[in-house]
Amino acid sequence: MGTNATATPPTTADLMETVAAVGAAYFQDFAAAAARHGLNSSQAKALKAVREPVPMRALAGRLGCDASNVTGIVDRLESLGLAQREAAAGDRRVKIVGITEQGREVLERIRTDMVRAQEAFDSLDAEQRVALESLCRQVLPLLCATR
Amino acid sequence: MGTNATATPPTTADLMETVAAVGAAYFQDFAAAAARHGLNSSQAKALKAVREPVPMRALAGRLGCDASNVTGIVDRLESLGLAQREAAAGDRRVKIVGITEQGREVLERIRTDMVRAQEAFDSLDAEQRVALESLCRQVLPLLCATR
DNA sequence: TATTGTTATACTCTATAACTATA
DNA sequence: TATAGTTATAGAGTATAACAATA
Repeated sequence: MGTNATATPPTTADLMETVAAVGAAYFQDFAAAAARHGLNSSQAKALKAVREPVPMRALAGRLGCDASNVTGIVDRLESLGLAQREAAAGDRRVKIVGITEQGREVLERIRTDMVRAQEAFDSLDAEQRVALESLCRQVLPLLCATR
Repeated sequence: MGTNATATPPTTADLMETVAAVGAAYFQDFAAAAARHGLNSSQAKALKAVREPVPMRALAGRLGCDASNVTGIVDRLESLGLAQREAAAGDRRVKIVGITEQGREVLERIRTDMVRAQEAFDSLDAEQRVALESLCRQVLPLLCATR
Protein backbone atom coordinates (compact mmCIF):
# COMPACT_ATOMS: atom_id res chain seq x y z
CA MET A 1 0.00 0.00 0.00
CA GLY A 2 3.01 2.32 -0.54
CA THR A 3 3.20 5.17 -3.06
CA ASN A 4 2.51 4.16 -6.63
CA ALA A 5 5.59 5.25 -8.56
CA THR A 6 3.89 4.69 -11.92
CA ALA A 7 1.01 7.11 -11.33
CA THR A 8 1.28 10.29 -13.38
CA PRO A 9 2.46 12.99 -11.00
CA PRO A 10 0.13 15.98 -10.55
CA THR A 11 1.14 19.33 -11.99
CA THR A 12 2.17 22.09 -9.64
CA ALA A 13 -1.19 23.76 -10.33
CA ASP A 14 -3.13 20.62 -9.38
CA LEU A 15 -1.08 20.22 -6.25
CA MET A 16 -1.74 23.83 -5.26
CA GLU A 17 -5.46 23.33 -5.71
CA THR A 18 -5.49 20.24 -3.49
CA VAL A 19 -3.28 21.72 -0.80
CA ALA A 20 -5.46 24.84 -0.77
CA ALA A 21 -8.55 22.71 -0.19
CA VAL A 22 -6.89 20.91 2.72
CA GLY A 23 -5.71 24.18 4.21
CA ALA A 24 -9.15 25.79 3.96
CA ALA A 25 -10.94 22.80 5.49
CA TYR A 26 -8.40 22.63 8.30
CA PHE A 27 -8.81 26.31 9.09
CA GLN A 28 -12.60 26.01 9.17
CA ASP A 29 -12.32 23.16 11.64
CA PHE A 30 -9.89 25.17 13.76
CA ALA A 31 -12.07 28.29 13.80
CA ALA A 32 -15.16 26.27 14.73
CA ALA A 33 -13.35 24.52 17.59
CA ALA A 34 -12.01 27.83 18.90
CA ALA A 35 -15.49 29.38 18.75
CA ARG A 36 -16.85 26.58 20.92
CA HIS A 37 -14.43 27.83 23.58
CA GLY A 38 -15.39 31.48 23.20
CA LEU A 39 -12.41 32.47 21.08
CA ASN A 40 -12.19 33.74 17.53
CA SER A 41 -9.36 32.50 15.35
CA SER A 42 -7.05 35.42 16.11
CA GLN A 43 -7.45 34.91 19.84
CA ALA A 44 -6.87 31.17 19.53
CA LYS A 45 -3.84 31.74 17.34
CA ALA A 46 -2.50 34.18 19.94
CA LEU A 47 -3.08 31.69 22.74
CA LYS A 48 -1.02 29.19 20.78
CA ALA A 49 1.71 31.78 20.28
CA VAL A 50 2.13 32.61 23.97
CA ARG A 51 2.90 29.07 25.09
CA GLU A 52 6.35 30.58 25.48
CA PRO A 53 6.13 34.06 27.06
CA VAL A 54 6.52 36.86 24.53
CA PRO A 55 6.40 40.68 24.60
CA MET A 56 3.25 42.31 23.22
CA ARG A 57 5.01 43.79 20.22
CA ALA A 58 6.70 40.53 19.30
CA LEU A 59 3.32 38.84 19.54
CA ALA A 60 1.98 41.28 16.97
CA GLY A 61 4.77 40.18 14.67
CA ARG A 62 3.93 36.53 15.15
CA LEU A 63 0.26 37.16 14.45
CA GLY A 64 1.04 39.31 11.44
CA CYS A 65 -1.16 42.15 12.64
CA ASP A 66 -0.70 45.65 13.98
CA ALA A 67 0.44 46.07 17.59
CA SER A 68 -2.72 48.02 18.43
CA ASN A 69 -4.84 44.91 17.91
CA VAL A 70 -2.85 42.84 20.34
CA THR A 71 -4.13 44.88 23.25
CA GLY A 72 -7.70 43.75 22.67
CA ILE A 73 -6.76 40.18 21.83
CA VAL A 74 -4.75 39.76 25.03
CA ASP A 75 -7.43 41.63 27.01
CA ARG A 76 -9.87 38.93 25.93
CA LEU A 77 -7.52 36.08 26.82
CA GLU A 78 -6.75 37.68 30.16
CA SER A 79 -10.42 38.22 30.98
CA LEU A 80 -10.97 34.50 30.41
CA GLY A 81 -7.99 33.67 32.61
CA LEU A 82 -6.13 32.02 29.74
CA ALA A 83 -3.16 34.37 29.56
CA GLN A 84 -1.54 37.02 31.72
CA ARG A 85 0.63 40.10 31.27
CA GLU A 86 3.78 40.52 33.35
CA ALA A 87 6.13 43.46 33.57
CA ALA A 88 9.46 42.71 31.95
CA ALA A 89 12.50 42.82 34.18
CA GLY A 90 14.91 45.42 32.88
CA ASP A 91 12.58 47.51 30.70
CA ARG A 92 9.46 48.80 32.37
CA ARG A 93 7.89 49.68 29.03
CA VAL A 94 7.46 46.12 27.88
CA LYS A 95 4.86 43.65 29.05
CA ILE A 96 5.35 39.97 28.56
CA VAL A 97 2.39 37.75 27.81
CA GLY A 98 2.36 34.20 29.09
CA ILE A 99 -0.16 31.39 29.04
CA THR A 100 -1.82 30.19 32.24
CA GLU A 101 -2.43 26.61 33.28
CA GLN A 102 -6.06 27.10 32.34
CA GLY A 103 -4.93 28.46 28.98
CA ARG A 104 -2.97 25.30 28.29
CA GLU A 105 -6.00 23.22 29.12
CA VAL A 106 -8.22 25.19 26.76
CA LEU A 107 -5.61 24.93 24.02
CA GLU A 108 -5.55 21.19 24.48
CA ARG A 109 -9.33 21.01 24.44
CA ILE A 110 -9.50 23.04 21.26
CA ARG A 111 -7.18 20.58 19.60
CA THR A 112 -9.14 17.53 20.68
CA ASP A 113 -12.29 19.42 19.69
CA MET A 114 -11.07 19.54 16.10
CA VAL A 115 -12.84 16.29 15.49
CA ARG A 116 -12.56 16.30 11.74
CA ALA A 117 -8.84 17.05 11.75
CA GLN A 118 -8.32 14.40 14.41
CA GLU A 119 -10.12 11.79 12.35
CA ALA A 120 -8.40 12.89 9.16
CA PHE A 121 -4.88 12.59 10.50
CA ASP A 122 -5.62 9.61 12.71
CA SER A 123 -6.55 7.80 9.50
CA LEU A 124 -2.91 7.92 8.37
CA ASP A 125 -0.60 5.05 9.26
CA ALA A 126 2.92 5.53 10.59
CA GLU A 127 4.58 5.55 7.19
CA GLN A 128 2.09 8.06 5.81
CA ARG A 129 2.60 10.34 8.80
CA VAL A 130 6.34 10.36 8.31
CA ALA A 131 5.85 11.08 4.62
CA LEU A 132 3.35 13.92 5.12
CA GLU A 133 5.39 15.55 7.87
CA SER A 134 8.53 15.36 5.77
CA LEU A 135 6.85 16.80 2.68
CA CYS A 136 5.38 19.67 4.69
CA ARG A 137 8.74 20.42 6.24
CA GLN A 138 10.40 20.51 2.85
CA VAL A 139 7.80 22.85 1.43
CA LEU A 140 7.35 25.12 4.43
CA PRO A 141 10.58 27.19 4.34
CA LEU A 142 10.01 27.93 0.65
CA LEU A 143 6.45 29.01 1.36
CA CYS A 144 7.57 31.29 4.18
CA ALA A 145 10.63 32.79 2.51
CA THR A 146 10.56 36.58 2.55
CA ARG A 147 11.02 37.98 -0.89
CA MET B 1 15.86 9.44 -1.04
CA GLY B 2 12.54 7.69 -0.28
CA THR B 3 10.64 7.89 2.99
CA ASN B 4 12.58 6.74 6.01
CA ALA B 5 10.48 3.93 7.47
CA THR B 6 12.51 3.88 10.70
CA ALA B 7 11.83 7.53 11.61
CA THR B 8 9.47 7.92 14.56
CA PRO B 9 6.11 8.96 13.13
CA PRO B 10 4.79 12.35 14.31
CA THR B 11 1.78 12.42 16.61
CA THR B 12 -1.52 13.63 15.25
CA ALA B 13 -0.99 16.85 17.21
CA ASP B 14 2.42 17.42 15.62
CA LEU B 15 1.03 16.72 12.20
CA MET B 16 -1.80 19.20 12.73
CA GLU B 17 0.67 21.88 13.75
CA THR B 18 2.77 21.37 10.63
CA VAL B 19 -0.17 21.19 8.25
CA ALA B 20 -1.60 24.35 9.82
CA ALA B 21 1.68 26.17 9.17
CA VAL B 22 1.68 25.10 5.52
CA GLY B 23 -1.95 26.11 5.13
CA ALA B 24 -1.39 29.53 6.66
CA ALA B 25 1.68 30.26 4.55
CA TYR B 26 -0.10 29.14 1.41
CA PHE B 27 -3.09 31.37 2.14
CA GLN B 28 -0.84 34.37 2.72
CA ASP B 29 0.81 33.79 -0.63
CA PHE B 30 -2.59 33.46 -2.29
CA ALA B 31 -3.98 36.63 -0.74
CA ALA B 32 -0.88 38.61 -1.72
CA ALA B 33 -1.05 37.40 -5.33
CA ALA B 34 -4.77 38.22 -5.53
CA ALA B 35 -4.13 41.72 -4.14
CA ARG B 36 -1.60 42.37 -6.88
CA HIS B 37 -4.50 41.91 -9.30
CA GLY B 38 -6.88 44.18 -7.40
CA LEU B 39 -8.81 41.40 -5.67
CA ASN B 40 -9.18 40.50 -2.02
CA SER B 41 -9.18 36.85 -1.08
CA SER B 42 -12.98 36.54 -1.10
CA GLN B 43 -13.19 37.96 -4.58
CA ALA B 44 -10.38 35.72 -5.83
CA LYS B 45 -11.98 32.70 -4.21
CA ALA B 46 -15.26 33.61 -5.90
CA LEU B 47 -13.55 33.99 -9.27
CA LYS B 48 -12.18 30.49 -8.85
CA ALA B 49 -15.63 29.20 -7.93
CA VAL B 50 -17.37 30.54 -11.05
CA ARG B 51 -15.14 28.76 -13.54
CA GLU B 52 -18.30 26.72 -13.99
CA PRO B 53 -21.38 29.00 -14.04
CA VAL B 54 -23.27 29.00 -10.75
CA PRO B 55 -26.35 30.82 -9.36
CA MET B 56 -25.68 33.64 -6.90
CA ARG B 57 -27.16 31.77 -3.97
CA ALA B 58 -25.19 28.61 -4.68
CA LEU B 59 -22.07 30.75 -4.90
CA ALA B 60 -22.74 31.99 -1.37
CA GLY B 61 -22.81 28.37 -0.25
CA ARG B 62 -19.50 27.65 -1.90
CA LEU B 63 -17.90 30.69 -0.33
CA GLY B 64 -19.38 29.90 3.06
CA CYS B 65 -20.79 33.40 3.46
CA ASP B 66 -24.20 35.02 3.50
CA ALA B 67 -25.97 35.57 0.17
CA SER B 68 -26.10 39.31 0.76
CA ASN B 69 -22.32 39.53 0.45
CA VAL B 70 -22.23 37.85 -2.91
CA THR B 71 -23.87 40.85 -4.53
CA GLY B 72 -20.91 43.08 -3.74
CA ILE B 73 -18.31 40.45 -4.52
CA VAL B 74 -19.77 39.75 -7.96
CA ASP B 75 -20.30 43.48 -8.54
CA ARG B 76 -16.57 43.91 -8.12
CA LEU B 77 -15.69 41.04 -10.45
CA GLU B 78 -18.17 42.31 -13.04
CA SER B 79 -16.84 45.87 -12.86
CA LEU B 80 -13.39 44.48 -13.65
CA GLY B 81 -14.79 42.44 -16.52
CA LEU B 82 -13.78 39.16 -14.91
CA ALA B 83 -17.25 37.67 -14.42
CA GLN B 84 -20.76 38.28 -15.68
CA ARG B 85 -24.32 37.70 -14.53
CA GLU B 86 -26.82 36.02 -16.86
CA ALA B 87 -30.52 35.45 -16.39
CA ALA B 88 -31.30 31.79 -15.82
CA ALA B 89 -33.52 30.13 -18.37
CA GLY B 90 -36.62 28.77 -16.63
CA ASP B 91 -36.56 30.81 -13.42
CA ARG B 92 -36.38 34.55 -13.85
CA ARG B 93 -35.47 35.05 -10.20
CA VAL B 94 -32.07 33.47 -10.44
CA LYS B 95 -28.96 34.98 -11.97
CA ILE B 96 -26.12 32.76 -13.01
CA VAL B 97 -22.56 33.98 -12.62
CA GLY B 98 -19.94 32.88 -15.11
CA ILE B 99 -16.30 33.71 -15.65
CA THR B 100 -15.14 35.69 -18.67
CA GLU B 101 -12.14 34.97 -20.85
CA GLN B 102 -10.39 37.85 -19.11
CA GLY B 103 -11.33 36.33 -15.78
CA ARG B 104 -9.66 33.07 -16.73
CA GLU B 105 -6.54 34.94 -17.69
CA VAL B 106 -6.42 36.79 -14.37
CA LEU B 107 -6.97 33.55 -12.48
CA GLU B 108 -4.06 32.00 -14.34
CA ARG B 109 -1.89 35.04 -13.65
CA ILE B 110 -2.73 34.91 -9.96
CA ARG B 111 -1.58 31.33 -9.83
CA THR B 112 1.72 32.00 -11.58
CA ASP B 113 2.07 35.05 -9.34
CA MET B 114 2.14 32.82 -6.28
CA VAL B 115 5.88 32.64 -6.55
CA ARG B 116 6.52 31.03 -3.20
CA ALA B 117 3.94 28.30 -3.70
CA GLN B 118 5.29 27.69 -7.20
CA GLU B 119 8.81 27.30 -5.90
CA ALA B 120 7.69 25.21 -2.97
CA PHE B 121 5.80 22.64 -5.01
CA ASP B 122 8.19 22.77 -7.96
CA SER B 123 10.83 21.59 -5.49
CA LEU B 124 9.07 18.24 -5.18
CA ASP B 125 10.03 15.40 -7.51
CA ALA B 126 7.51 13.19 -9.28
CA GLU B 127 7.32 10.61 -6.51
CA GLN B 128 6.86 13.26 -3.84
CA ARG B 129 4.07 14.93 -5.82
CA VAL B 130 2.19 11.67 -6.15
CA ALA B 131 2.62 11.03 -2.44
CA LEU B 132 1.50 14.50 -1.33
CA GLU B 133 -1.49 14.55 -3.67
CA SER B 134 -2.55 11.12 -2.50
CA LEU B 135 -2.21 11.98 1.19
CA CYS B 136 -4.20 15.18 0.72
CA ARG B 137 -6.92 13.33 -1.15
CA GLN B 138 -7.16 10.75 1.62
CA VAL B 139 -7.43 13.38 4.31
CA LEU B 140 -9.70 15.85 2.51
CA PRO B 141 -13.07 14.05 2.66
CA LEU B 142 -12.62 13.49 6.40
CA LEU B 143 -11.78 17.15 6.89
CA CYS B 144 -14.82 18.28 4.93
CA ALA B 145 -17.32 15.81 6.35
CA THR B 146 -20.43 17.55 7.68
CA ARG B 147 -21.10 16.59 11.22
C1' DT C 1 -46.67 31.54 0.75
C1' DA C 2 -41.75 30.62 -0.40
C1' DT C 3 -37.53 31.85 -2.74
C1' DT C 4 -33.90 34.80 -5.37
C1' DG C 5 -31.29 38.63 -5.40
C1' DT C 6 -30.72 43.15 -3.50
C1' DT C 7 -30.50 46.93 -0.18
C1' DA C 8 -30.02 49.13 4.44
C1' DT C 9 -27.90 48.57 8.65
C1' DA C 10 -25.14 47.01 12.57
C1' DC C 11 -21.23 44.44 14.23
C1' DT C 12 -16.52 42.61 14.14
C1' DC C 13 -11.80 42.81 12.85
C1' DT C 14 -8.00 45.41 11.40
C1' DA C 15 -5.06 49.53 10.45
C1' DT C 16 -3.62 54.46 11.26
C1' DA C 17 -2.65 58.11 14.18
C1' DA C 18 -2.24 60.27 18.55
C1' DC C 19 -1.14 59.71 23.42
C1' DT C 20 1.61 57.98 27.93
C1' DA C 21 5.29 56.21 30.11
C1' DT C 22 9.42 54.78 29.90
C1' DA C 23 14.21 54.48 27.81
C1' DT D 1 14.56 61.28 20.51
C1' DA D 2 12.95 56.79 20.09
C1' DT D 3 10.21 52.81 21.59
C1' DA D 4 6.30 49.77 24.11
C1' DG D 5 1.80 49.64 24.95
C1' DT D 6 -2.62 51.82 24.76
C1' DT D 7 -6.54 54.51 23.07
C1' DA D 8 -9.53 56.75 19.58
C1' DT D 9 -11.07 56.45 15.16
C1' DA D 10 -11.99 55.02 10.42
C1' DG D 11 -12.20 51.41 6.94
C1' DA D 12 -13.21 46.77 5.10
C1' DG D 13 -15.78 42.48 5.46
C1' DT D 14 -19.50 40.08 7.17
C1' DA D 15 -24.23 39.01 8.99
C1' DT D 16 -29.20 40.23 9.87
C1' DA D 17 -33.44 42.06 8.47
C1' DA D 18 -36.48 44.11 5.22
C1' DC D 19 -37.70 44.60 0.39
C1' DA D 20 -39.15 43.80 -4.74
C1' DA D 21 -39.69 40.43 -8.26
C1' DT D 22 -40.87 35.96 -9.34
C1' DA D 23 -42.33 31.27 -8.45
